[in-house]
Amino acid sequence: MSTTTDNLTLNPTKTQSVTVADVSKRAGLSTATVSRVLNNSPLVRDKTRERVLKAMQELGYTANHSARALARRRTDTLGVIFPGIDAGFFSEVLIGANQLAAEHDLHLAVAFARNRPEEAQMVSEYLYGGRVDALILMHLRLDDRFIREAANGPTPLVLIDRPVEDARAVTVRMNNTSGAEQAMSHLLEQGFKRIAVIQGPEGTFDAEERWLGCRNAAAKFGVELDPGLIWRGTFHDRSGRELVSAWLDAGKSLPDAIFALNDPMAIGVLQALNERGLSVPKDVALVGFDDIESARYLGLSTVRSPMRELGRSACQAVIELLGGKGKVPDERILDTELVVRQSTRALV
Amino acid sequence: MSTTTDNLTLNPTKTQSVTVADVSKRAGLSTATVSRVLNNSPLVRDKTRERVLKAMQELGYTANHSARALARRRTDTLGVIFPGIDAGFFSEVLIGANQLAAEHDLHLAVAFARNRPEEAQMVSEYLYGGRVDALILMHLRLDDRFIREAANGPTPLVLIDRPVEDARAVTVRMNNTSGAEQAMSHLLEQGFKRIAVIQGPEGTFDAEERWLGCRNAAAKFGVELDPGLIWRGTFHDRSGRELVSAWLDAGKSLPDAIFALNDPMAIGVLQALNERGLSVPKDVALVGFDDIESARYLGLSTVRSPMRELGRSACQAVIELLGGKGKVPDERILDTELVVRQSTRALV
DNA sequence: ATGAAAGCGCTAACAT
DNA sequence: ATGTTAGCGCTTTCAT
Repeated sequence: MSTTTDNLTLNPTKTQSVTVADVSKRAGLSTATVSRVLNNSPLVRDKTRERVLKAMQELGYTANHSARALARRRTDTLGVIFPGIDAGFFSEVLIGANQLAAEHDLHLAVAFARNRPEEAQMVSEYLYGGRVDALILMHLRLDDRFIREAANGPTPLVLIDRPVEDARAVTVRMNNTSGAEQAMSHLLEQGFKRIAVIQGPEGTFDAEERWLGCRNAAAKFGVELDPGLIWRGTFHDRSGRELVSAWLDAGKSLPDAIFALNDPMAIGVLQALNERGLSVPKDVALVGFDDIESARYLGLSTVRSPMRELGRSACQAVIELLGGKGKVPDERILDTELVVRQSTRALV
Repeated sequence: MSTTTDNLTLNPTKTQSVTVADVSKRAGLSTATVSRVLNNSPLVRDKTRERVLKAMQELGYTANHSARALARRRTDTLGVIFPGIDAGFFSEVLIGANQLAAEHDLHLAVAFARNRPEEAQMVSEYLYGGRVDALILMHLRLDDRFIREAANGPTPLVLIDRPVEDARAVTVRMNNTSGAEQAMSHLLEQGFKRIAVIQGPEGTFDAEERWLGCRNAAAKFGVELDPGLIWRGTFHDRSGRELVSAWLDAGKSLPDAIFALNDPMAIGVLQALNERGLSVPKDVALVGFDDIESARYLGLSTVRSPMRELGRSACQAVIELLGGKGKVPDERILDTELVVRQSTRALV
């Protein structure tokens, strides 16, 4: 066994084991040359490069990230900050962002904020602390004024969610409106007349956009939405369940179809129906929005939110910004996709 | 408008706007004092502290992360590396880790590796590059030799998954065996005799542990598992579906109950049954493992994997290691929890 | 093509 | 309680 102590943390010489200086000594060259090799500079003879690489190999050298970042003034790291949201959502965005980031040798610093002040604080720290080269921000609850200010800092900012007027930031979002329109049109095309809509919480950007899409579709088909069938939900499964339960308990008859503006609420509806021995699409057709994993398992027709693409696209924007390749479009709107499953399939 | 260019990336003076030097000048003090304030040193007069804080405020100072990290030899950042796994899993672990990390002012650097070499490469970079103070690693497909070596580096390592013999690393994992035993016992207690088990892929640590739990339960109840009812699955929903479909297509009769060693396979079973107009628990009882979100929606009885706690616990271990509070237990095994839903509930 | 040396922004002895 | 100064490990002019 070695003579070092058992406690992993007790490291008397806390200084990094192998440095450029060590490598340069070993190779009989200067630190500048070593650095050049590290950075793939073309100004090193092949022979010299070999010597350096060999020395690195032998000493087990790995460059110190902080030192490089300090000297180069870049971290090769992207910040990604999420509000405290559904795992199902952020994880997909993260996967997407990471795909592209990895291809460009960028690392991801991820943070979740649980409340607004904490979120604002994190954003500031990331933007001004030189911790990251750019920040991808999902800013559900940060106000526009703050965002505008943040966007004026030294660090490029990419927003995922809603656009902020006059902010020097790129926005990546999805077309909620056309997505809802797709779903609604799908129902109308199938010949459903009495269609109920379970809205999202009032004042939420996505919810409002989706609701607009519903009205657009209705207008396009020249139908009138029954105000009694416009229900206010919360985006949680409970609300879908409770709305339908209450409706049925009141002895009212089911509509032909229900469009819940997100999947959890649609699943809530499904549960309420199941409890009463009712089924989909026999007793009522059902569409959700987002295409969360469970939607597939449950055969729920829905509109796929391009979450992974949102992450990719945000990362793509960052890369372009950092590359400084001239103008970067300041808004990218990704399309949704209608996914038809059993819950709206005409019966045989 | 300002006179600066529109391109966010063109910043001629790329050097950080406000530094400790600026603050110290503004406050009429030395950089050392400013640094002390930054680090909450008790050796500053309140009055002085005020002055420094005021100067920082006025100048809009934010400490540079890389510079601090370089000087202090710590990053206040934890690395978390996942193999390319299910979003449902890593997101929960991440949430758990983040909860604790945030409480201790630690940041998270997250990386996903898509193949083994990439993963090993990342691990090395994180461990030796001084990018993080400690690394939480889910090492599904890294071999033991590599892990042992990695654990001997300068950076504390916490493993999530399976233990590695003789590695100087803390392992956090869950009790797959007792979890499967719980599920199996539950079925046996309900009086089910012919019980089928859908195993996971051969040689996978979790799968093997869970299978052991099945046998333990059988032994405890003094029953013999029918070898014809031990099916080999892949941990994907398709395999559950196909196994049951094939079974039924072959004209064989359903067992009393089916225990799929993870939820996706159980859901696959559910789909195969639904397609044939069979239902749960009427025609067969069903239990899964993991308690993914869909399990709740589908009323699937299952064993809850403590994923979030896994993240928390790993982070807890890291914090203890970094704190250097003496011995840190080198293994933490978290308990699972049986969740009984409709799929095994006796019918009325 | 390679080397010497001056930083990058902050911290931590060591002085006072 | 505050200041001076020498690093932390790497990059980058500027020489040669």
